[in-house]
Amino acid sequence: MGVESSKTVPEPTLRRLPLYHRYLLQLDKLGRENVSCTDIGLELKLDPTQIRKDFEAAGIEGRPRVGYVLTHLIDGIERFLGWKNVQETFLVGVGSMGAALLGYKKFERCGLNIVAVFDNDAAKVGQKIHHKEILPLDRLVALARQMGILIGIITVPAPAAQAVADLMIQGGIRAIWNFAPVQLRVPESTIVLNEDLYCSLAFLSQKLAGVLRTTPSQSAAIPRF
Amino acid sequence: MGVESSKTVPEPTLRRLPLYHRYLLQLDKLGRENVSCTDIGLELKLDPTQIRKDFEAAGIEGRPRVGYVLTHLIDGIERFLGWKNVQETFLVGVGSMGAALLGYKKFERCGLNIVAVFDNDAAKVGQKIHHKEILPLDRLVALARQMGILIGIITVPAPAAQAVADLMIQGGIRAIWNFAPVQLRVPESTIVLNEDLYCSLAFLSQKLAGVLRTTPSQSAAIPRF
DNA sequence: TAGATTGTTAATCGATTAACAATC
DNA sequence: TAGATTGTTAATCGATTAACAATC
Repeated sequence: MGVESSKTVPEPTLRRLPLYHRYLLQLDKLGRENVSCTDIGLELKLDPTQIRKDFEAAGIEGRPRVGYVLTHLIDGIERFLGWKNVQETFLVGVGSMGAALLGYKKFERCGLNIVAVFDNDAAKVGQKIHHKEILPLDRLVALARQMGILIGIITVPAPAAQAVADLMIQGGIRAIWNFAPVQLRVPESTIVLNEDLYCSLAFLSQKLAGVLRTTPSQSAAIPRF
Repeated sequence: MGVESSKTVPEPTLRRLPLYHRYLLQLDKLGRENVSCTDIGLELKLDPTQIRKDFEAAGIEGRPRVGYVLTHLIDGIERFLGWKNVQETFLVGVGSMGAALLGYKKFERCGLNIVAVFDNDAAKVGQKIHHKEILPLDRLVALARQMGILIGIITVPAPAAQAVADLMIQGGIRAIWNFAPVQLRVPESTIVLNEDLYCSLAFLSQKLAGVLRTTPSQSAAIPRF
């Protein structure tokens, strides 16, 4: 234990840990007690060594021959990802994307608790969504400071996103999860995570083009598995 | 020109191209005619050399001293990403996430046209959303085959996702954009792109923890820019 | 011409994969 | 003990960055 090493963890590792976590929860439900990297790798189609390295990066130890204790592993991932201490979060923009995120019940297990939602549409303000009252945008800064909010979620249309980000930063928010397809301008000390669906789409369509090139129009013979 | 080289393009490149595309459209609107990698790099905080390599991978050429012709560049990216020929797509699951995606008007410019939406909730079937009639799930396979659909979007709750994926594959769909937090089992020839918000969240929370460690509680002094 | 910018090759960096020793 | 599995070091691979030549 002792002081956490300040070495930064590779982003791919961070993105794989929740995948393991999900699978481990499944195993846990089935009553399994131990699990090896080989097992996990088979299920998630990943290299066992890579998985072992990921666990090592998260500071989780196993035992040769036995593998990892399931509860220990689940616990370790949650602790490492900071999912143990729930962060209170503001969400701005109650469109359909905002509503979708509010519906993700499991966010709370992952350390994210949306405690207030904002919109600047007068028609929406005052209404309730998922048991949360929609507040006017001009209350964001004061409330964020008062409550010490550190994470903000932006689900407004693109043209409004920068203004919202500015308010969040004024309110002391340090990490922004941005669903609007725009490049936000923020101070260096602020983290922005862009959830840019257009970028994902590019990936998908290009990959599809590649696959079709190698195994074209399969209208007759459909692959079975 | 000639036959496209079959060398696969790095995923990071594919994910950056839409970023360039978006910025270039902005410049185009302002009446700019040429642009250099230096300009783009400054705006998007990326290395100019990297941008040049990305353009090269997309088969786009510039001219020393001048830079790239804006329209040529925009056109080249769209062509390379396959955004020129629109793919007809099915979406399954008309919850709030499904509704959110249906609202992304700009998908069409990116080669994605959602031509039919499905749900197995009898209460939803027959209703309209974004001018599209919601069809019962059991019509998916036949329709997909009939229309030669290649891309499917899954926005159903996690427990229903695998069954939907199976139907899509039966219907001849080759690429699945999966918004349900589950690991889908598909044949090798099928592409799956997981839009896993829990994985993103892990990244965000860990990064936040890192930043707070180096520059802690800034409740008084808020960074300005 | 001089200088900015592309094009291209080489160097660096980081992540993945392989190899193998340690261990229960 | 033998064998599976972790732990750890080395090799490989791929992407980023740097260097520099070509060119308009």
